[in-house]
Amino acid sequence: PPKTPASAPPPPVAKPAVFIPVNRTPEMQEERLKLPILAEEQAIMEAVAEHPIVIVCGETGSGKTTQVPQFLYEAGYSSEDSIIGVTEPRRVAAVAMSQRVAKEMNLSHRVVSYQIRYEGNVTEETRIKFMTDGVLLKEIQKDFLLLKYKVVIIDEAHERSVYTDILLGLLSRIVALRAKRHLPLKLLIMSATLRVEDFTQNQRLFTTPPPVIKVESRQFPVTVHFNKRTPLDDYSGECFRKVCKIHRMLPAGGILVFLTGQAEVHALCRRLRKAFPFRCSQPQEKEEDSAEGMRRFKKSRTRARKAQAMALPQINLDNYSVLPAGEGDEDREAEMDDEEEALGSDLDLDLGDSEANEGEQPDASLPLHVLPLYSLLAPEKQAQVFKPPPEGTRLCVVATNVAETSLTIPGIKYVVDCGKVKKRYYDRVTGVSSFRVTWVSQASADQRAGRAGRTEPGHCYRLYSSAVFGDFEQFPPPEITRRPVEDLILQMKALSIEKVINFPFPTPPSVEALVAAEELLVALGALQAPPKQERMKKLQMSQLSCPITALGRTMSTFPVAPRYAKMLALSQQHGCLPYTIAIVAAMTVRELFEELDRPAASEKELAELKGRRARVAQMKRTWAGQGPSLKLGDLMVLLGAVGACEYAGCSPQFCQANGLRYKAMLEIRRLRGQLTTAVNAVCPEAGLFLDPKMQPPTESQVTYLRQIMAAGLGDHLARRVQSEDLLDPKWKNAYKTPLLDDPVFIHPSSVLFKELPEFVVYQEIVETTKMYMKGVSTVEIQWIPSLLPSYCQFDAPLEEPAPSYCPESGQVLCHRASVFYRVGWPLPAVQVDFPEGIDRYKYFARFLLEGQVFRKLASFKSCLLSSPSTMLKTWARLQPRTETLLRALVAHKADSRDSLLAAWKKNPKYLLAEYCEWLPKAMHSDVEKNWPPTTDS
DNA sequence: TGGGGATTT
Repeated sequence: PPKTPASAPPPPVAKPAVFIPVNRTPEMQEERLKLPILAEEQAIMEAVAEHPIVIVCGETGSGKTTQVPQFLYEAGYSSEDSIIGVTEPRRVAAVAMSQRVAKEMNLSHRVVSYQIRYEGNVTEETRIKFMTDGVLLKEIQKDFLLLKYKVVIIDEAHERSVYTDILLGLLSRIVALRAKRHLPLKLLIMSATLRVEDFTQNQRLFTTPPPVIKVESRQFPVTVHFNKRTPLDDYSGECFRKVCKIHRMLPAGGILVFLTGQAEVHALCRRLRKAFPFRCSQPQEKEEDSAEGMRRFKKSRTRARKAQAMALPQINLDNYSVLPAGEGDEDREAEMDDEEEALGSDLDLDLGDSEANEGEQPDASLPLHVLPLYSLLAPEKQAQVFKPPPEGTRLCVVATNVAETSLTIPGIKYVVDCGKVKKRYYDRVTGVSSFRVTWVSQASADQRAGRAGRTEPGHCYRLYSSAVFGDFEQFPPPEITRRPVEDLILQMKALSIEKVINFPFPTPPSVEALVAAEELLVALGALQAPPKQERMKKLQMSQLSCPITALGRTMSTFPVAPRYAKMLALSQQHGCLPYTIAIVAAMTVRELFEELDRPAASEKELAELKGRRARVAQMKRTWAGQGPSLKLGDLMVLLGAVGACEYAGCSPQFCQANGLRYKAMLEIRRLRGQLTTAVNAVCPEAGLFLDPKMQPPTESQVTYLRQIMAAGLGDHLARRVQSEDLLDPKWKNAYKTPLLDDPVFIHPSSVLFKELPEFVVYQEIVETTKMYMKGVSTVEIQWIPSLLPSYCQFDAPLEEPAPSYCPESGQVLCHRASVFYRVGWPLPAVQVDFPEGIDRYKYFARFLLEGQVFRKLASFKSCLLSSPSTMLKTWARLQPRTETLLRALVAHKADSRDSLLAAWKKNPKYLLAEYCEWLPKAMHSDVEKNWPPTTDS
């Protein structure tokens, strides 16, 4: 571009010349005009034209997800060979948004398309592509510069999913690289909150902070009411009382309750149904009920108005503004809330605070349509919440966190927020996970409140005081700081990002997490081990920069956790692949079995549940089998379940009968398909296909599978405590692991619970009342040193059995005893490669002289001036030919057949003189003629 | 002898 004088105004920004017309329907046009973001179109497009990276902030309801891609399309940011990419953190959102935008633009899904893990409708004509963030990350592996995109939009960046974070780090570099190539890429980051400092104030991520454009949202106002006091632990009971009051006293409008888990949700549903029964089986009465319901609603509204009139503000004689902050402060805020309620809200929730049990009396005149909602709930039951409630009833959805971001329920006017959330925690050192209920963040609480204002002004009742709210974290910590990162690190290494610590993470994971990831990947053989002297402690010093290995590259193409990817990489033998694929798919999809442990509402339901539980337990035993097959443990159950379910055509009936989650089984089926394709891609000769009638593995295959599982789960090995440790009763039936001081146990749901094998590997440890291993499989002690050498510390090579030469590998072998790392479990001696060092050269020299390495040399053996075994004698130095030969081998690092062949390739005369020293002069010319002795005969 | 929320390649 031509240079402009410094004083002149900046040159006109190159804008796309084309404006692509869009043929929207008049109705659509009208709908669009209501969206506040339309007022910002110019500002956004100017910012995009002038800056490579732009941040757009707007809450839900601003229309940014649907409109910004359209702005870009109309401005010509897509063309024949380049498209607009939009990432979403969830599959449903990617699909739904593509459909929505296609409809708004009156374009076919061939033009506005989506791509998610298992499916997509992208075509040659695609101009706008919605996808999950993980899909775009995988695409970067194939095309680092993302050349087919002219714009990438990262939506919901505030949610800080791990893939979003990695994408932002990568895109900051890709944008720079594309600029250098004069193929500029625009990056738009869309966030629902103004929490963007992690993006704007992060010099390493974006050297110049990108501009932030704020967009108003079209939300209805939500009045927030805090509790005066915060219940100590019974927030479920508090929810119940609040819902009762809302239902009795406030006008029509759906209620959404936030709780923390399945059991709580079901318990509250039962209690509410009992309090406000709804007889749907009697349609005639239902009519009456509904009429009666309406009457009661009206009556309750009048009652509320009266209550409001009586609760006009009163001077509080205890309220002195000189009171120090603290208790008094909280009360003052609560009173302000009271005033607000009295003035602005038609409910005085303090009425009847003392009558805690008033709601327990069934009140059939006020039917409440109570529905549970959580992620693992069957989709058809989830769908109930989207339907309008039966006439004359009020909808009340009791939900977990799914309702905060993933699912939006229509018609909600009241939100009841317990303020808690259940989260998974990982111990950074041991990897043990646990689930804990904690306070939410202020951002989450606000997001929950916002759910009341989607269709009309609403109310949010927070069951905690404003002071407690003030102590909440402002935002939830990004996911990448809360979980192990070995999968992400492997992906990054596959992108040739070696010094992971220098990667511009928006928020970096802890150094411990990075080190743990790198250590695991090294142990799995996915990364090259750092030089020995730098091992372990200095790993951190070497800046976490282990490069990826060929195995690691293969593993990175398998879309599963690295431990499981290792299993797949190992399974191309003995026909194990189809089985490993099934097991890995089942381990990857969480919660195979339906939760049947809930208390029953009736005798009939209790009997049914009992029956189903017994049936599932029986099936688990059947799938695990007896004898050798049982030793594969819970992983055999997974294999049996997948095999049996697929054999039955994966029907909902089969799943229902056997306590399997239909949705989980479908996901496993699709994942098996994807893994089969992935394995065929790196190993076409496998000729793998999905066999719906897969036969059970043979006895020997089960044994191989156990070894494959152990090789992938090597860092998850546990050993039954020895009898001498049993003095302390807390160690009864317990296992010891290398990283934990405390006992761990086989989970009671495991088929190996009563077997108590000496060595097991486990899928994970979850801490509840105890530390429990889940997904357990047995291991034979003699497998450990050969399958998991990186976790064993080996003793010196044994003299008996003596070291030997392996004609297949061309390596020196020996037997070595070992102990397992950190716990020092003694392991039996097994045959392994002779360790590097001078002794390996000595043995190799001996086998070379004996003619074991190259048969041509065998003919000279009888003429040797010293016995080959001299190489190993302590007095070998007394014979100079041993030293000469040894030095020559060491000089060229020739301690195996292959390394010797390599040396001869460079210099065919190599080792000739040194070898001749071992033979009488008369034979030297004969040797010379046959040198190097690499051909047989 | 048992307690698990929400995502994704």
